[in-house]
Amino acid sequence: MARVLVVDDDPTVREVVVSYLRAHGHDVLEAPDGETALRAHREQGADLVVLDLMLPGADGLETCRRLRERSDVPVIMLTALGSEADRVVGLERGADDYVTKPFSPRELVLRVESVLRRAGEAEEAATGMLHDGDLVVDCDRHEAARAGTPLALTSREFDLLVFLLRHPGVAYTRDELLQQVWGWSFGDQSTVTVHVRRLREKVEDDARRPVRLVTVWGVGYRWEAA
Amino acid sequence: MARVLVVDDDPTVREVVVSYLRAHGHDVLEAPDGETALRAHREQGADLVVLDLMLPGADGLETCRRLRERSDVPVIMLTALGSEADRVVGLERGADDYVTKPFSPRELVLRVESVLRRAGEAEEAATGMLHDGDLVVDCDRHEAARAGTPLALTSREFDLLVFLLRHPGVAYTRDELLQQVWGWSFGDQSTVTVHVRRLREKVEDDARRPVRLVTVWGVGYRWEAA
DNA sequence: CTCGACCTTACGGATCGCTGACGGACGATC
DNA sequence: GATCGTCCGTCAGCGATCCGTAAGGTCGAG
Repeated sequence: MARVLVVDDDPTVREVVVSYLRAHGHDVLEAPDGETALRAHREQGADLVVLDLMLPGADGLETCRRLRERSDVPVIMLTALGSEADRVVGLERGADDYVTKPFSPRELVLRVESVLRRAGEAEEAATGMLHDGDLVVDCDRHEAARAGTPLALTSREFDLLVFLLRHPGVAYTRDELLQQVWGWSFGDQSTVTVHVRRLREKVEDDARRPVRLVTVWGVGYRWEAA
Repeated sequence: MARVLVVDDDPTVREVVVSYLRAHGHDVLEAPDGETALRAHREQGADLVVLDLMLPGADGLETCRRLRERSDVPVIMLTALGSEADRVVGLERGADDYVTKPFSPRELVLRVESVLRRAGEAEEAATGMLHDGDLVVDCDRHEAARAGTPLALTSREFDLLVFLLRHPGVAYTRDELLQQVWGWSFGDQSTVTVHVRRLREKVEDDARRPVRLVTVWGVGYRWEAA
């Protein structure tokens, strides 16, 4: 689902958190300290960072600051103390959420997913943009681009793409798409078929062998997130 | 059916509960105290924990809390007192159900199965997924996988599998399946036979000797939960 | 052993999705 | 107002896939 970087010097804590996040379908990176974390994020990227406040070398706050210099990746802080002061400091320094130790992994997973959801929505709301892999859709400008080069999408194609990008991984029947995108409660399903074909021509590398907008036989279509 | 961990310091109580649960087809682990229970759950895993409130060392509430740190396994509390206060405390601390001592083993078994059923439904509602052993079915994606590798199911096979997974352990006649899965009120029963065979080819290790989708002679078929 | 139930296999028809083409609608431009 | 271009929805043909049926073999119960 998303790539999460877990930074904690305690291997036990890391192990528990990592296994939990993996079980929930996330791609997880680990780091024992701030330096390693920064390098991992720079080299492999991360959609979210879970960061212990107390770290050997540069501490959590410093690491958070330096992470934010390079990217706007959301950060969840782990604080050993339940003190209000720490929370305030953490949030002021740019953490998106915080969890106090000892914490339940379940709660952490919930926070992670909540922050990811917020981040996705916030990004779309703030910039009016959706993206997936090398695909960028600007809802405000009503424009889409792939790997930097603009795509000449028609209005319908644009709407269809936006809807699919907002619901990645879910299979929709042609009737559902007709209803959700076209706003029709009945109609010719082949309308959808043809528009999917035309959209593929512009979005896929090889429209004959779709990778992102795949067909689910006997059902309909599904957007495959990169 | 499911793996249940029974935690009670009284060997007599354990023996009764364990034998009853075993008789109902469950796989049972035992532990006399909280520490042992935590270790057993960590090492062998459990689908449900039956936990005495009064335990030597860390008591039931503490053990429950620590169990929930590592996993979201459902918990049934055994409380010696019928007091409403204890019940409230237990439920607040995250127990999914409670049974007051003295209790009838039959009642406990009913509670266990009810909680397991609830847990399964809750998970499906939350994630849109069904699973059984190494089999995972994602209803949203309309995709199924076994041991991580996707299964190439046709639409009908998928529907059939989903229906069976939602009603594990229940034997259905071909006519019932024809009605429930195909939506027909009459039809050729051999249709079901053939689809069952094709599904077995993809779901069973050895389609000749089915283990999960077994035939009930003179009746029809039944899904055998892992 | 016998019979009925179940399994297995194969095949033709039906369904589904893809493709290319067409005409009408709409808007822009001149 | 006329012309042109673009976009849209429809349709028919085609290939691939899937589905249901039938026929023969196998297995289990009595």
